[in-house]
Amino acid sequence: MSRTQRFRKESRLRKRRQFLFIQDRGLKVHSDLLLALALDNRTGKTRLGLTVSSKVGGAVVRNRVRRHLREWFRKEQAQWPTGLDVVVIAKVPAATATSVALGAAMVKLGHELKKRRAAVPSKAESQRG
RNA sequence: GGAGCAGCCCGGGCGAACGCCGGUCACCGCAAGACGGGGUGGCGGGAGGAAAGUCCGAGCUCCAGAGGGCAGGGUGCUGGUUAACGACCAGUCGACGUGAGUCGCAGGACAGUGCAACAGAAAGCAAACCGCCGAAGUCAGAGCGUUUUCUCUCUGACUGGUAAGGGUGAAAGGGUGCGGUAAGAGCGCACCGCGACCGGUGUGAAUCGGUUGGCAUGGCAAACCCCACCUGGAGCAAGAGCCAAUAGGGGAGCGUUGUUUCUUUGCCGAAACAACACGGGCGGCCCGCCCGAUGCUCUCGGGUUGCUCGCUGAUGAGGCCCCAAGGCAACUUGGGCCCUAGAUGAAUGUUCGCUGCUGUUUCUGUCGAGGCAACUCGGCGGGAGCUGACAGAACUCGGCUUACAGGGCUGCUCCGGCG
RNA sequence: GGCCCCGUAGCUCAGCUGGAUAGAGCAGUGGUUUCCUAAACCACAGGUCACAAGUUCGAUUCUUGUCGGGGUCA
Repeated sequence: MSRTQRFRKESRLRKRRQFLFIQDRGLKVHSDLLLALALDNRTGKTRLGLTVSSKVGGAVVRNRVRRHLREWFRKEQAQWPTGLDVVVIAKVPAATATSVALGAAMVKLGHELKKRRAAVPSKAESQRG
């Protein structure tokens, strides 16, 4: 049970190259608060990377947004399709959003990703092309 | 009771579950390039007073450093504290406040250069626009005396005297009063201000008293500058290791002349010295010094963008501020106790229970007042809901500055009331 | 995280160092010209010189502090 609610280093994106690669090739999905870019990593596991730039706010605001998003992903990642590398970028209105609103935005992104799962480019194809 | 000043402190508390980061111990176990990496469990740890701004100062690291000079930068009342400082403490002076107190980039304008629009006569050296004066001089006219010259009186013009008053300006060469004078003026006097000298006190900045000058030397140094003191450059993305490696590609430069020596039949060649020039180094510049042919220098490109250490410490300019001593104090010395985050797309979160305080909304009990009543207002109490600032470590310290809901403690000042 | 630079009209910039008129080009508005438009010409409007405090008689300029924007690092 505890296995499904963890969020450790292995399920995060940790290198600048990974972020740039996904932002360059990935499928874009928008919500009013967030922007997601997804890429098939062909491992069957979902990995998440968060980007909250200084445009969103100061360090306190950015930490709060990032922690709310991480917390939602830790508990509710079963609502998302598996096998994707996803970069979630916070938009400026996310600064004043509640954790409930941020969770709803993540759910919406999950629905959208499921609907367009087949259209998500895979890492190998992208590298080839 | 009201208004205020200064200093210090807090920045909700307890518990549970699920997570995250790193530490340590035990077990499992991957890789075999490396000082590489993983899983499970136990134990204990995990943001601030400003962690912020990056404005100063240091530790630490690398680069540079024969020496000298210049430039540049910083500080700027005095004495002290400190590892150091532009910080802090104590004082002096000035400004503000009834006061407790607060604030002050607070040296030098007889070293020099400069600046001041407009207005104004004049803006730094004295000068005189309107005025004021008729003492002195010249000329003209009138009058009296007189033969005339001349003298006297009056009027006007010019030369002249003056800076009290007017006016301009941010600023016009001490201020007020009295005397004085043709009118005036430190021209004289009194008081105040200013300067110089002497003496007392103080380590000193200064201050007090006396004598004296007779006002000269206006303002701006956050204008250049002068004086005194301080000052190499860069920054943990510093820097070191794993690391093998002097990997390796293109281009440019490494000169000329003379003398001597060696070799030689001689040329050639090599070395040394000197002169002139060139390039490079001395991380601002100059002098000066050093270097320049199987290696070195400069320049343009290319590859890598990983991991470990630095890195958080039983040792430190450490913390607590619990004692003692010295000091007005900052602080110092000795003793006691404690060891307190360490990430790197970057950890400190989410949910729940109980509870303290503040503000607010609502329900309700009781008491009092008003009202015929419905009800309204106020005091005391209970329940429920909402609310609670500024802000997130990034090598580490000492300061400063800026932001901040609300609350607490101590000392002091002024005003009012009562005794 | 460290270091450095810049904020002037709607836009791009002068003027700042060395203090006293806030300017240029484009854009805007009105007019002239044309059958109409463009171009050209003339005129006009538009500024808290990022903000605050200080020095000064006087600050876009000098000093200090805030706020915003940008660049760079092996």
